[in-house]
Amino acid sequence: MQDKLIQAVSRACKDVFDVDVEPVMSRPDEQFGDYACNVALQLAKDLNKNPREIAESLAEKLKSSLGADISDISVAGPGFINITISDELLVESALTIEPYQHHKGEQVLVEFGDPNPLKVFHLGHLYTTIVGDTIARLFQKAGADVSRLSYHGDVGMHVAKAIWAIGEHIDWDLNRLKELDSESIQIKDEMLNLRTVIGFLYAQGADAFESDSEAADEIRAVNKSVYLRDREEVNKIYDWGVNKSFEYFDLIFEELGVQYQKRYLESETAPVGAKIVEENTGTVFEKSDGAIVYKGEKDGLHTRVFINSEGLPTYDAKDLGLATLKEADYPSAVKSIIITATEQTEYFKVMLAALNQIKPELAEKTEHIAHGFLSLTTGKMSSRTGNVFGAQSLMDATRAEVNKAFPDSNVQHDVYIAALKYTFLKSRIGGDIVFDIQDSVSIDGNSGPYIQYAYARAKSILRKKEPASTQLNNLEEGERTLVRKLSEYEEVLEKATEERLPHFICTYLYELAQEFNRFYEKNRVIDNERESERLLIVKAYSDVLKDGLETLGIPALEKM
RNA sequence: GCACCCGUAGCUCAGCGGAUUAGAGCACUGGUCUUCGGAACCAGGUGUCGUAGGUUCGAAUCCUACCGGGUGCACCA
Repeated sequence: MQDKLIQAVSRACKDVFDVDVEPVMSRPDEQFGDYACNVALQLAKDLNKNPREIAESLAEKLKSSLGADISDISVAGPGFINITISDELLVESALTIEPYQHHKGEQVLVEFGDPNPLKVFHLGHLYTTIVGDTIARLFQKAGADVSRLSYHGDVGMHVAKAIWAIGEHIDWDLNRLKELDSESIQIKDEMLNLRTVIGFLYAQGADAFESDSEAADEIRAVNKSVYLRDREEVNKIYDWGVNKSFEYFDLIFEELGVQYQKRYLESETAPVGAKIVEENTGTVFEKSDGAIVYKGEKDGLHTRVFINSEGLPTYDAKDLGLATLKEADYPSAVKSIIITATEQTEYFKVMLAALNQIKPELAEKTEHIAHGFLSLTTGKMSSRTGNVFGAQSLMDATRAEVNKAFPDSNVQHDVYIAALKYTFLKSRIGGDIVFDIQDSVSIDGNSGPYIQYAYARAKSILRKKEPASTQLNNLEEGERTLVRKLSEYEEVLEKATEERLPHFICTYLYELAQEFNRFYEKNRVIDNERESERLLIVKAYSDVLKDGLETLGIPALEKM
């Protein structure tokens, strides 16, 4: 509908004033109509005319070109063209969800999550995972062929620290490695489960590296052995640890309903990246203090090391390798989106600037999205296990809170997913967010469970009675307000996808539920002379809620 | 020091070039209702939109400076 109006306005501008413009159509306050357009204000200066006069002429033109599709068109304020579309058209766009399909057939890569083996899956990874999966869902919804990718640092000092700590814990006796496989493990005075033990051991290794120079030397030796694979104990522990880590990550991803298509490892991107840097040293990259760097200052950025003075590729070079591998695996991808926390924003600019010199078409389609940091309001999370910043404790705490509030074990998991994801998704991506577990689970206010409840309630009405016809005519005032809101859904999807901002969907669903509650309070649905019409509206309402929730990766519950 | 992000009601946030009174939720107060799932609805009110300039017919929204907070700036990822 919106596209149709935009085209009509654009044509009117061309016909009346012979100008080419891309008009912006917005949804104004209901009192003004269904759509509002401000082209007249934009055009006023160029045409050197009074904006109201321009608006009047355009309105006159639109009145005839749009004909029966509109029921009212008027000029208001400084020169807005307010359009009220016909009830028939409004009903049509509200009753059928025609998803935004502007990315049909496009191959899109979305990389997110990226936890490192032998390290904690922390809150940032959780945030990235939820946002990334939702961006992926948006593109899928828009018709794209989406591949979800992850990327993991499987070599490096962090790995060595954890291996060393594991080795110490079992006295480097490989027969004792299986101790760590059991459900819960006694480490010092802590009982830990599989999901927290790795983070704990990493923290121990990291502490030792800082405080104990002897241990630090051993850890460096372990690091070297990881690369060379020249020490059996190290190999065994490494293999065990990496596998265990991925088992653990997979558990989390499964719990969140995230399915990856491919996993990339730094050990495989490193040689590819190193080669690219070598080939372009002297042109794109230059030597400096024994390292090979990219001088970002020429792009208004900063200098970064791509190959360090020991000849090893840094993260930067590895990322060039990653981009190359993705290109090889998905040659027809038109977009490669990477989601990380905001701390990497400047880094990505430099990496992409370098890539732009080497493979401009690849840099062109790569897009970095950064989300802010997460802080917590609750003091209830475990701080004893070296896992304060772990995602697991937040997930466990949220689940516990859900189980308290929702005794029905059939819905607990789905409500927990709703509470968790919605809290991350409801705020605009970019800024920092505060996670309040009570609020996230609460049924009052803008929460995932609230939207789920709204859906369940609508379904219960439809369980009593199905709409008898498919006709929805002569809208009453209250009905029209709700139908009008329903008709906005497709535009919201489009906006969320194009701006990569899923929170628009949350805000919309919440407003829609509020609008419905207001309607429902005043208007009887069943046993009313407009029963059939109103049931149709309830049906459309429940369809939009379900579609919206699923786009966010949240299950819609028939009952709860 | 330089760069990027953020600063909106007591709290959490939306609004990101428009419409006389800047919006939600939470919290607080009162009311409706013998509820089609009341986990509802209605009413009550607080904001120098960080500060100061500028651009514009019009600014919370764009630009500049400053203040405050966060993050990043060479061999970590």
